[in-house]
Order: sequence, then structure tokens, then C-alpha cells
Amino acid sequence: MKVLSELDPILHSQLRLAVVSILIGTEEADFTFLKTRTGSTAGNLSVQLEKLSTEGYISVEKSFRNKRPLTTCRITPKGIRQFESYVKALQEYLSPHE
Amino acid sequence: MKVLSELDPILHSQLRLAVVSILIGTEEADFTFLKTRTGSTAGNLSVQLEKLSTEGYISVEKSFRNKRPLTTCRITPKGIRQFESYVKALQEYLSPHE
DNA sequence: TTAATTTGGTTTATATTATAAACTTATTTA
DNA sequence: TAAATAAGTTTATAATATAAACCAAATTAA
Repeated sequence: MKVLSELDPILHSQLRLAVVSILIGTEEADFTFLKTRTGSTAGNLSVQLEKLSTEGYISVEKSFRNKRPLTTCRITPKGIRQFESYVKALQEYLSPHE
Repeated sequence: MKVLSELDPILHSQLRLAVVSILIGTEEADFTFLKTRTGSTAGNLSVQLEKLSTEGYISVEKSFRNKRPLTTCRITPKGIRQFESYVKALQEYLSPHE
């Protein structure tokens, strides 16, 4: 009997999935952009960026722009691979009739 | 700026999504089938069926077959609607390039 | 010039979740 | 009749997601 695939728990989280999804399409994005684009709170975003970074799915670079902190995020090759296999696994769940 | 859609938290859970996905494709399924097909433990499955049932996404019918308990599950119209809109919302996350 | 507000976050606390372990009851099988 | 299996349920725990509270620096207002 065919068993459904595991869904990577790092990506199976609304906010982390949103972040990775945005970064896949945009090369780089800063904290403020991600915050408004995802509609999340700063606290939640901060925690999830930290987690994605620790897991190696994204890189996070901290600098300054106009004397203010600037947090810039980018997807990593691992992040891309994991996202692609997550999408593949999800297809099994989303198209159960095939 | 476009903000990503909310993902229904009832469906955004690996096991509950698996159950609903299976039921969408199969009209009805019993506890044991769902357990082996999802690869879950009985305890976890019991809890998640209860939740899906409470939320009106599935119906759960308890009877006996060969003197043993038989738990039969079916998707409800609400379950179908919610699943379809969950899939639609997820597309935004899965196809970020469009 | 100093008080209040805004920006760009981080840390901490809390409530919810998912999950498995332990348990139950009935039925076979040895 | 004792042990094992079936079909679950209940309870305990660990992990999560989330928001609230907090902080430091810069800007604006009084």
C-alpha cells in the first residue's frame, strides 16, 4: 500500500513557507519587505528567519542602511532543493485523484 | 503590496491534510486503512479524526464488523470546499514565479 | 534641548499542536 | 486459560507558532 510522503517540517509552516517562497522568486529581500509581504509580526518573522538560517535554507546578512539596521535574506542552494522536494511531496496530497 | 493568503490551520497539518486528501479520492475509508495509508500512529490518527469531525470536515461513523469496532470516515461538503480553497491558497506559495 | 515617536528589530512568555506512550476492551490463537 | 492481536481512546510531553513586551538608535515635535 502506498504511503504518503513526509512533509519537511521546516517548510511545512505557514510563515517559513511564505518566506522561502518569496525568496525563491526574488533573489533577495529585507526584513521589512518580508514582514509586510507575509503580513506577519516582527517577532514571529525574526524567529522563523533565525530557524531557516540555522537550517541552512536561507542566508541572513546584517548591515546598516541610512544608519538603520538592515537584515537582508537570500535563499541558499539547499533552500532551493528542499523547496522543490517539498512541492513535489505536497503534490501527492493536493492531487489525490491521479 | 500583495500579501500571501492565510492557510486554513485545520488543513495545514500533515496528518489532517493526508486524511482529507485520501477521503477526497476514496468516498469512504476506515480507521485501519487510514492508519496504514498515512503511516501514522493510532493515537495521533484518533485525535486528528476527532478534530476534523468536530470542525465538520469529515463524518465519522462507529459500528462493528466481525465483532470488532469499525470506524468509517467520509468527507463532507464543507470538507471538500475547504480542501479546494486550501489548495488554491497553497498555489500562491508553491508557484511564486507567476 | 529634551521628550515623544518611529524604525528595525530581538527576547521572552504563552497557548496550541502534533505526537507518542500508556491504557482499555474485546477477540483470537497457542 | 494465558498470551497475543485488533481497534481504538486517553493522557502526557515536547515542539511550534505566535504575539507581547522589550530594546537601542534615529528622527521629529514641543
